[in-house]
Amino acid sequence: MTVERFAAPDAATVARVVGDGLREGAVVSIEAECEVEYDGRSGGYLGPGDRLVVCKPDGTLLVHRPSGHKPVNWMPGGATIKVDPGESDEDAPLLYARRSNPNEFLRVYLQDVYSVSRFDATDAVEYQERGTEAEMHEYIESDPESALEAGIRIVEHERETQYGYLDFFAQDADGTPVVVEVKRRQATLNHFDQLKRYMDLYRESNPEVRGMLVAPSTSDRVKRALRDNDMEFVRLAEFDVETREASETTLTDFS
Amino acid sequence: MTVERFAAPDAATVARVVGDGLREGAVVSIEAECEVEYDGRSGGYLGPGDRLVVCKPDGTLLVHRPSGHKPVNWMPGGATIKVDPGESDEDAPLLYARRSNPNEFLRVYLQDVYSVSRFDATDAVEYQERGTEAEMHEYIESDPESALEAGIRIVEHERETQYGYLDFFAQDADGTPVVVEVKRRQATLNHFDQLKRYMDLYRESNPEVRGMLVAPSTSDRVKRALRDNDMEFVRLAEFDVETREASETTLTDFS
DNA sequence: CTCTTAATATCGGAC
DNA sequence: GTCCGATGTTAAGAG
Repeated sequence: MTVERFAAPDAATVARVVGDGLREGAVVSIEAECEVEYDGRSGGYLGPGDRLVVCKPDGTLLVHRPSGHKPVNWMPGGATIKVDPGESDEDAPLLYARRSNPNEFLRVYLQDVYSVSRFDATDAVEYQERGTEAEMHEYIESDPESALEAGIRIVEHERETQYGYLDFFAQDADGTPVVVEVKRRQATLNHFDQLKRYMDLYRESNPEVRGMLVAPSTSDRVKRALRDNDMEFVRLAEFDVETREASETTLTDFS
Repeated sequence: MTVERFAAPDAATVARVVGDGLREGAVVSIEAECEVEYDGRSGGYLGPGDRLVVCKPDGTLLVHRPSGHKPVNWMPGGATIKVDPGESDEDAPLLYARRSNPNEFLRVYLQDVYSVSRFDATDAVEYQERGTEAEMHEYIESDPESALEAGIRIVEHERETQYGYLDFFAQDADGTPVVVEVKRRQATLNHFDQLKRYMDLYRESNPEVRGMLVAPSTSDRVKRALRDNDMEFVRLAEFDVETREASETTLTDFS
């Protein structure tokens, strides 16, 4: 690892540090007054102001304002980043990122560069994640009777239908088919829609088929929509974030 | 504007620069070897490695690896960021971000800080965006006959129904009601679902009601779903990104 | 390549 | 505060 930092660099230095850095696999951060232009799926213009610009060797370009989680403008990984120092030292260096599919570009005019930093970062470990929907699927599959209802049996996981993929195809104690859609967070109207799409398909041939939306919680509107369409909401309290967490965070609290 | 940078700072300096900086409205960037722990809506652990950590005064915390558009871990704006220098200079300073609703936290153990930078950024201008769905709505509303079909008339925009908001409620040349759902990008199965949700509602009382999904393009599966449900796809080629852009980017190209 | 779905989605607007 | 829908969503996984 090394970090090399250049304060108030001229255009040629900016171009060199960014160009060499990205080519050699470093992350380059720039603190600068800049102007940004974007065109592609949408389009936009951001007038002059102070921003943090991050360039990654995979082609990622991020322009961050002093507030907000999301960059105001960006280019996802896979883009080509070029830097043009301009014709004279008076010119603002230009960062230009481009990609195809979709065809779009981003231009960052670096009008006043306060600082450029080259970070030769080594980061090889894998991120370990807990609490995905896949985990919830495993939980249901391992013990469907306690997760969903007595007597239920999973017939198929991720079944492909004419209209998309459903999470579980099951059978209840009476042998009636059950379509199960699982959400790890509060289920929304769109999730109800998704389940209904599969239901409409199966009900054509068998009006008895049941539909279950499984989630830690949902809104009243969704519950009514389910009821009106003879479908069911199954609450999986074990996966409710608010409930689950309160206890854990108390133990590990910090002040 | 000012940028102040500290190379290889000790724990006390890290704590001071981050604490003072955030309190006084600056953006603080840290290049460091660190370890990250997250728990909340999901949970995760990221072992030691070199990352760029960005702290914003609104409570945003971002941990960026050397590749990828999205931060590997983060806390959205509104969180409280604290920094603990540890008990001795040997200890790793700890960045701790927390928020409620949902209740979650992020811990960044800064095991080896290569550089800390405080950026007192001034950024007041507004971002100007083009090509939003709202623009597409205006386009349709201003001339529904050329956008959708001859004789059609918009009755209501953003009508609230029992199951949500629909984009346009219209009437065709014969006076038949038309439910219109607009997407500025390629329409997906979920968008079909959304339209169908409204359709089901209106068809109960009037089986003649028509449904239109308006978008620059869509997949065959969506087209079939629409056909099977007696709904229509209206292609708005004017908003097709791939088509529109080819010409523009040629003019403004850069190499 | 496209299509389909998940995501710690985030964000903003309406109520 | 909750709910609802747009987003330049991005990213992963299957075909």
